[in-house]
Amino acid sequence: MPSTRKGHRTEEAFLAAARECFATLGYLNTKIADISAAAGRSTASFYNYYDNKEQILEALLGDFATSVVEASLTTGHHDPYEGVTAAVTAYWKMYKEYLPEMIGLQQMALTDPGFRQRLLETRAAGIKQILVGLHRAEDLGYTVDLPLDLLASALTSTLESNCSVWLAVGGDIGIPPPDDETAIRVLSAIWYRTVYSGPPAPA
Amino acid sequence: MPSTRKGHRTEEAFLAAARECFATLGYLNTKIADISAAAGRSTASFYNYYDNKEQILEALLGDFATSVVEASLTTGHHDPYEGVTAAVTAYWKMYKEYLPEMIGLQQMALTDPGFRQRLLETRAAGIKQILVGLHRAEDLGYTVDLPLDLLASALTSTLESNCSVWLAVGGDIGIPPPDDETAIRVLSAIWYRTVYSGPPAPA
Amino acid sequence: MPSTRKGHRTEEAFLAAARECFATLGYLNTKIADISAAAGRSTASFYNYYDNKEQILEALLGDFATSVVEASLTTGHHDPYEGVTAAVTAYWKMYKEYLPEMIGLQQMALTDPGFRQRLLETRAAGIKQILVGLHRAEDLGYTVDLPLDLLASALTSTLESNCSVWLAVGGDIGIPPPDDETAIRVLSAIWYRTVYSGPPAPA
Amino acid sequence: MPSTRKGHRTEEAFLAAARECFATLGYLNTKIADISAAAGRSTASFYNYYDNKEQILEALLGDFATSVVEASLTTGHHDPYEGVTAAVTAYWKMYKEYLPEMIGLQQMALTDPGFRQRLLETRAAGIKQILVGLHRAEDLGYTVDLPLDLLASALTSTLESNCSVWLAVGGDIGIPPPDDETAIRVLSAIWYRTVYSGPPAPA
DNA sequence: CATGAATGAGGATTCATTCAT
DNA sequence: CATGAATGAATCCTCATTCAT
Repeated sequence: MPSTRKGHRTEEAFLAAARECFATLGYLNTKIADISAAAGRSTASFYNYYDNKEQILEALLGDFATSVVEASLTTGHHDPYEGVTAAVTAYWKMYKEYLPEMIGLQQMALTDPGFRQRLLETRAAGIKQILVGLHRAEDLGYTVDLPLDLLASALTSTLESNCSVWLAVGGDIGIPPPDDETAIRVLSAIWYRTVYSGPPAPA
Repeated sequence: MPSTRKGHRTEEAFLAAARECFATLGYLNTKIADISAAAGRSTASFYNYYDNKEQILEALLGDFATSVVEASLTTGHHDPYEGVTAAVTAYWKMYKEYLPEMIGLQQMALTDPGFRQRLLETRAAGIKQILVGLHRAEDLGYTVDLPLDLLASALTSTLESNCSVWLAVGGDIGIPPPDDETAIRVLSAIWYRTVYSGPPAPA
Repeated sequence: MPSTRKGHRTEEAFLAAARECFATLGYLNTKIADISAAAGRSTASFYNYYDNKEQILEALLGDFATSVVEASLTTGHHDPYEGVTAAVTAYWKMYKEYLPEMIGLQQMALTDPGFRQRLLETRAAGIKQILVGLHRAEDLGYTVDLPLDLLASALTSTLESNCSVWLAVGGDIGIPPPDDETAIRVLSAIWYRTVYSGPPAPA
Repeated sequence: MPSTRKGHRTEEAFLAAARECFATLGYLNTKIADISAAAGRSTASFYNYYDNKEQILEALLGDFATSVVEASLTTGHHDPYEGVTAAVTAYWKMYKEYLPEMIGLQQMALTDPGFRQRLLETRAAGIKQILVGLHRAEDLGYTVDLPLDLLASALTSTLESNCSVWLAVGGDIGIPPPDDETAIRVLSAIWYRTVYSGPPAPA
């Protein structure tokens, strides 16, 4: 929409401000006035760029959510453990980078059916991708011995919730927040062991 | 607080109405007016019993959260798999029973620091309990080969998030919602396999 | 909606205040705050009774407009001149009594399609009623020699516009505002002479 | 004001756009943004030519209103009926041509005292002119038998309101909108019969 | 001249909470 | 105890108008 450099800078300022506010205050707590203040503009200016708070969240989300989640969980590794680790690493980094968007999406989903749908689609993309991996594991001879779709759903939730808890700012979470490597190691282990140590080992 | 029988009945009505609203509308979406309407009383009456929406959530939570979570994850089984399954079963049932409280707690935590604290404490209770189990596993000779506290945190999140996704009402979650038994089986498997199939099998 | 005496008094106060504001400030110029102030209540209180400004106008209009206009133009006189005078008198009095409603309706019609429709219906009621009189005149042998429906429309507008100009408060209208009797005499003459002195006098 | 050719063209564009908007949206509903968009310019450009919406209405009205109305109602016919018809015809055509200005003037008068004054002056010009005709009629021996100033006022309102209702765009007005000739015939008849068929016919 | 961008000022509405009966 | 009514305190959003380029 903005055609001049000035307008572009303002738009960027609003986007950055929104990310900052969503991350620190949470999406639901954030008021238009907060974003505008953080962007150093008037609230009226906000409305030159977005119709309302949802819209700026949409703009932040773009079509990223689904595609990015999907991409992050797609790997071409042959070795199962490496494949899992690569996927978890990608997901973790993605989540870290898009933290404000994820927070916004999750919180907005609580209130707005449209965003709930969107969150579910994002999750569905993750589930689908993980499911591919599960099928491949079975094709390789591993016996998962669990309903694959449910397991995929569970692993998606596991990733999402742990990223959320460990990466979200603020508040003592009972343990010291892990560094990236350790977090990835733990999540990878959960995924890997669950899938690849089913009862009968592969021939 | 209420001394008369009538007062007692009204209080019950408010509590039941609040649970219902939290479960169907979500905590954040629920207005005092919604609760009062569901209770068949006036909003003014609400204030004879509670100071605000947080208070009725507190009343619902009581001191349950921490203790109940703790209790649900405490088992005396000798067999590892049975122990895990028993814990998951208890947690799942607890979550199902206290769904409105859990929803309220989670949503309120997004907005209010006090409740965030509370949620963290609840989680901490879960983590602590799971940690006990992890130590016992190591004592039995199983090699978990992961930072136990982080793993406990991760397993707690896994339980919580999956219960939330699979039990929360409304919305296509991409897969058919599982029955209790299957859900418990999947979650137990994740837990069990992660902990009890670490690299070197126990002697 | 209000069940107590107090509530009833407040509602009356709002209605009276709205009429006053519409008549003095005009409907479009009137803010919710004006009405509330005139009623001696808070603006928030306004919303306990009406959803918005349109609604209180609706409440004032009730279903009066159409029916009242219709009634006012319905007479049972045999003598043509007396019939016309009676109708004009009734219309004039009606207009005088419901001045704020008429002002509101006319002004709102400029802005809102729904109210435009409503105004047109009100006019249509007037037209229909006058048309009855015109047909009766022709039945009696008077030769109107004009398209009756158009004439009815024209007479309706004539009544409406003159009532509006002569009764609406404020502003020098170029001539001293007429007293009721004279106004009625002039309007009756226009109507009567137009209809009953068509070219060929009745046999 | 504009000195360059470009500026001149822009001004014309704004005037044309304003007329169009006033006629279709009504004056009150029209935003500066609407006019600018219709003119294919920016809203900022609007302010190079006019201070506000009132000013462009003033520019459109010029000093036309009063003089044009006056002119339209001035005729030199000897025959009474022809004189009346000529006046009505001129008024009708004038109204049709200046419809947007008339709409603007009427609507603005609802909100702004200055324009109310202006509208009254325009009307006064009409009244004055009609009054001349009424006096001439009496001089010719016709007995009007009504207060002439009031009658002049009433006839002015009649012309104005019927032009407004029949010419204004949009909306079912209950009858099919008349063609020019018929409309003029009806309005002429009202005027003529009211004035020239007073009780005692002229000697 | 033209215009993208910025904003002050204002008005509508909502809702938790208080009060009088 | 119960409740109809009342309201302060936000917050969203609009739009005319100004300014910098």
